[in-house]
Amino acid sequence: MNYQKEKTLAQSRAKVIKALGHPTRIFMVALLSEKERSVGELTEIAGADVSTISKHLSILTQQGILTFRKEGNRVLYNLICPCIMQFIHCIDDVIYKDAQRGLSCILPDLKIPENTQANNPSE
Amino acid sequence: MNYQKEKTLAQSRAKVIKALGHPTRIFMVALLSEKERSVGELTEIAGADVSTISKHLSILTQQGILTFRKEGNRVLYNLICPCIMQFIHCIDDVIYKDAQRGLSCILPDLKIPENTQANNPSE
DNA sequence: ACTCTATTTGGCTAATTTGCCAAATTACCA
DNA sequence: TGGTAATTTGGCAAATTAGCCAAATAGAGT
Repeated sequence: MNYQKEKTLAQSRAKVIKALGHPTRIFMVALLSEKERSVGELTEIAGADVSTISKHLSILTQQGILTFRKEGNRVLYNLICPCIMQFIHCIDDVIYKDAQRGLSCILPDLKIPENTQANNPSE
Repeated sequence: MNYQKEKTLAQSRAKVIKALGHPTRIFMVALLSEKERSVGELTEIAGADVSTISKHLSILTQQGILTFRKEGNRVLYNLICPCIMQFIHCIDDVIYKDAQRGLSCILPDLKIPENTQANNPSE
């Protein structure tokens, strides 16, 4: 593994991931995975100021996650890369596995691999 | 689609994604996808203060992305969910598609779907 | 108990990110 | 040309995050 190259890659990757790492933004990505929507629709569903939504959309677009097209008055946004949903499922998997570990504290019989409970190495 | 439920999900998802959305953190995840490593090793490769690395690792662990085990003096970190690499490939796909669009400005003949060039709806 | 190495924690400042308001822009229509 | 709806931009205050130093903690060996 070429550390230097991997480090550079990490810079680019982090930018894209960071764009997705906001509740409202990942929510809108999920909404757009269903179908194209206008800023207005997204604003109403997400429930925030239009200007805020617009800025979120611009961040996602800058990172190559969304596209838009104009139709009359309105701007319609679209998901570019369908693999994003696969991405989301991977995240859900992490959340699910984490919940399992959480549960196992209450129901220890489920038996989970050791040292996977918490985050504090001291103890 | 149940917006309310999806909105709640978005909260959880964003936490995990945010944890991954930092150059050093996603770099370490890539490193750990190869093999288990100690804080010291990661610190040397990543090139930052140990305390900084330790905090990054704790963030990733809190979000259920990493585990650790202790061996003597050292703490060895591990990737929990192998699907994270799949996740990274998805991001790389976004980056790749974006680069293609960038190129196409220079080499317009490549022919790309319309309205996918930039991020500024005005114009 | 003392020392050495590895790692985590506290604390503090600097940098970045959010979200809202007000103002500007764009497209359409009368 | 004026008006209206949709969207973006500027700008600012509040909140969050990052990264470094110093100090604390943990494990092994002497």
